[in-house]
Amino acid sequence: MSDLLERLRGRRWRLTSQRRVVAEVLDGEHVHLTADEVHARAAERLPEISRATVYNTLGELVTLGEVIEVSTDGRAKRYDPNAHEPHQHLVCTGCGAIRDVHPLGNPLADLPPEQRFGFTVSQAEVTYRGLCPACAG
Amino acid sequence: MSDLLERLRGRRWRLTSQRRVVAEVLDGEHVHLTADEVHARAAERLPEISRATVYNTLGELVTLGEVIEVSTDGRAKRYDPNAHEPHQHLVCTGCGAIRDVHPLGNPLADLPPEQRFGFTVSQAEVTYRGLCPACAG
DNA sequence: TCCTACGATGGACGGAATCCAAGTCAAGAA
DNA sequence: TTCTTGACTTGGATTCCGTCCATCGTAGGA
Repeated sequence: MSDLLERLRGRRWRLTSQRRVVAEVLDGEHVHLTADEVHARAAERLPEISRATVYNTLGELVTLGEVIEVSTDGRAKRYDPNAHEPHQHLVCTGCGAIRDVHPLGNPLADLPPEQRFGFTVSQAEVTYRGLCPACAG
Repeated sequence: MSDLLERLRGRRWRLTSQRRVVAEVLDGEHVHLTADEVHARAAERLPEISRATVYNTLGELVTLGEVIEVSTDGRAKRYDPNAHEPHQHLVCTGCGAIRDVHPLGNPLADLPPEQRFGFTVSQAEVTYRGLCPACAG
């Protein structure tokens, strides 16, 4: 039993076979999958799982804080199971590959009060962009 | 004649009435419009302008570096004409409103070499998220 | 074992953006 | 000025991503 499934059980998550498979796919893959990729991998184990269920489950996992949603440009959102370690992302502008990175400092602290315009600022997301070794040629 | 149109003329941009109107809309509004909003404002002056042309023109302005594309979650992209002053964005998670902000420090410098994984990192984009005064109620 | 509220299903739907073939026109050439 | 041509525009179709909804199924408590 994975840590993720144990935590979900602790939260009284109703454990259906569909939810289990989605959680296992995320837990097993330490890459950043799109919803369709999650659906494809889930369907290998549970062929009749529907896309709506995958979307519902991913949304719940995001709400529960177990998974982070990463929006990259106009493409499909990606889901990052590494939600318990603060990190940022490095995206290849060539092929779209994503890596988790750990920059120094705390970006939230770099936004002075007079630059907050009355907003209740709760999150700072940093996206580094560049070419990966393969795309840089 | 605006600075933007002068720069475009200098780049040998073929100046059609449609492109002129789109450029003027962006140049006149210092807010972050969606493509549909740009289309609506452009259509006030040139009623028959098509959506495809607005998308084409916006894409060209982004390629030329005159406009910055801002992707916010699952919503429509917004277009930021303030491309010549480095800045970051503060987004309201309630209504999607965007403000330009100027955080301290240089986020690019916060990514140490061993965290770059061989990428040629060229850009660091910071998105602050929170509730604006109106949405915070 | 039975009940029932919660979850799953899949097809319809919606918004955002792109594609395409046909028509139009800006701007350089003569 | 007029001609010519390749670049630009058009709008409807299409794709992609995601959500909605009415109906069916089932996990898990009684």
